[in-house]
Amino acid sequence: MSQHRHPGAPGRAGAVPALPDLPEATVARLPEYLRALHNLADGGHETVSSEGLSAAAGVNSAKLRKDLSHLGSYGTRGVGYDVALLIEQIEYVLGLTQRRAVALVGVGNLGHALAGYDGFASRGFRIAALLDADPSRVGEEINGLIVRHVDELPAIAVQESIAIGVIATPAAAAQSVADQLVAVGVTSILNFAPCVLSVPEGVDVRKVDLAIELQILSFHEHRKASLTALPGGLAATETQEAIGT
Amino acid sequence: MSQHRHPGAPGRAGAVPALPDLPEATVARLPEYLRALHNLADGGHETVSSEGLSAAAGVNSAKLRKDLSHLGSYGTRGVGYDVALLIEQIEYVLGLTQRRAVALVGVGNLGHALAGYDGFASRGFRIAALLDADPSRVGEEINGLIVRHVDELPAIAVQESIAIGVIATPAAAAQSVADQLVAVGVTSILNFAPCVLSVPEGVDVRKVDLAIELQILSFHEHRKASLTALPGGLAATETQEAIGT
DNA sequence: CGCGATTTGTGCACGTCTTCACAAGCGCCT
DNA sequence: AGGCGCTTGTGAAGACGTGCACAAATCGCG
Repeated sequence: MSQHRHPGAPGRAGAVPALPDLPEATVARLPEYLRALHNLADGGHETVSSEGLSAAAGVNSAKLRKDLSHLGSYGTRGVGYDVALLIEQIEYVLGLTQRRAVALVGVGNLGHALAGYDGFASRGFRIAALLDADPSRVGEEINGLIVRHVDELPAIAVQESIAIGVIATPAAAAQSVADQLVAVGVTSILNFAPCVLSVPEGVDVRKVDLAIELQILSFHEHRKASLTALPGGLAATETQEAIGT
Repeated sequence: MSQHRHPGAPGRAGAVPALPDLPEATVARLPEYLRALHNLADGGHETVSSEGLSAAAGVNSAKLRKDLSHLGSYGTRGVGYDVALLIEQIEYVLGLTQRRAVALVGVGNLGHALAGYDGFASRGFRIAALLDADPSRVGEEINGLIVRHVDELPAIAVQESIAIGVIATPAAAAQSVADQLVAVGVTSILNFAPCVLSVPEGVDVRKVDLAIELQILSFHEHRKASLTALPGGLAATETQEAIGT
């Protein structure tokens, strides 16, 4: 026994998978593992130890093992993890076996950059629509896509079966856009506008605020400065940290 | 007694403040509170209750009170918080009383957008330099700044007293850029490149990876889909969450 | 076949974060 | 002055996340 069976082994499209419900902290790290694994695969590695992979992903190796153990038992003691198999499993759990369609609303400064960002396409997403409320922006072509008016969202959502909405509008417009996205059935939103969105239960919102990241760094700068000024002497003790969950 | 004295009341530029060392989770939320407070101030509010502010910031009110209590006691029981005073305090703690100079390295797609993003200027930061390694990009003017070659970093760092480095290069170049930033004394780095940076102790790195955010949303989409397919019936239970600590 | 080297998977203890619930404090009204 | 309603600040409990340390499992070699 002990072939790798798993509740949701990929390939079985019909069966309902019963995804293990992972800790949020683990979910937030899986994409990082995935990226590291792709790098290893490109480098020709067939297996990798938890030590090796954790170094490549910038985390503690015990944490990595515990994270992976939540997915099932895909390692071999004494050997390590099969890179290809692990990629397959993580992509399955993250729901990346189907390429999800993304609608990007707001084609200003940031929207332009996002529309042209190839990291989306290369990691399982397809920007299916660019929308803006400003008529003077409608019709513009960015990276092979034509900007359409946000009022066309209902038609586009059905046609392209939009799974995720990205809001890159000014803060004042964000709530209204979110409402429109929710109205057409979008249940996942990535919000770049610096404001709090209120959405019904069942809708996931993640927020990215670039200025907030700088302000957090500013705090640590401030603290480091106040420490070096103190008798203690040497600076000290900060280490790398990433955006957590 | 009980005038609001505080170890590091703003205005006292000379004295060493002895910043309270706040929990990381609290630090990550302070900028959000600050944004909400500015909105309230613009709206003419002079005071706000923890209930009101927490709603505006999208958090639990008890959490908000505990966060603020770490800064000192700046509320009045039965009344609430003085908006202006609290803004002053949070800005002081975050080190925003001095406008920090930011160097942005990598003026590609994303770099362009960041260079033009006015949220930085409006929230206490000054983009002091745009750098790129590609000679064909050097000389270009973006938003009033000229792109200079990354080799000029040492001179610029001194001249502009750069406090924070932002890396918006391809992943392959990021580590090298980070090394250069560290070499000229930068101790805070915001990294948009999808890779792990290794930096000496004492240097803070925060990472923002746009594709990772989408992948996390994708997981929740996948899970929601697998739940609705199960006997249980109704979708359910997801609520808004933000990028955590 | 057995043994040792290696690496996974996990029990456990610890620390951090969250949330509830309430005493303490403040202002207003009578 | 006294009492009442409101809101802060915080103790305590529970949930969550982390990291150590080790048993269990596997491979390769003699």
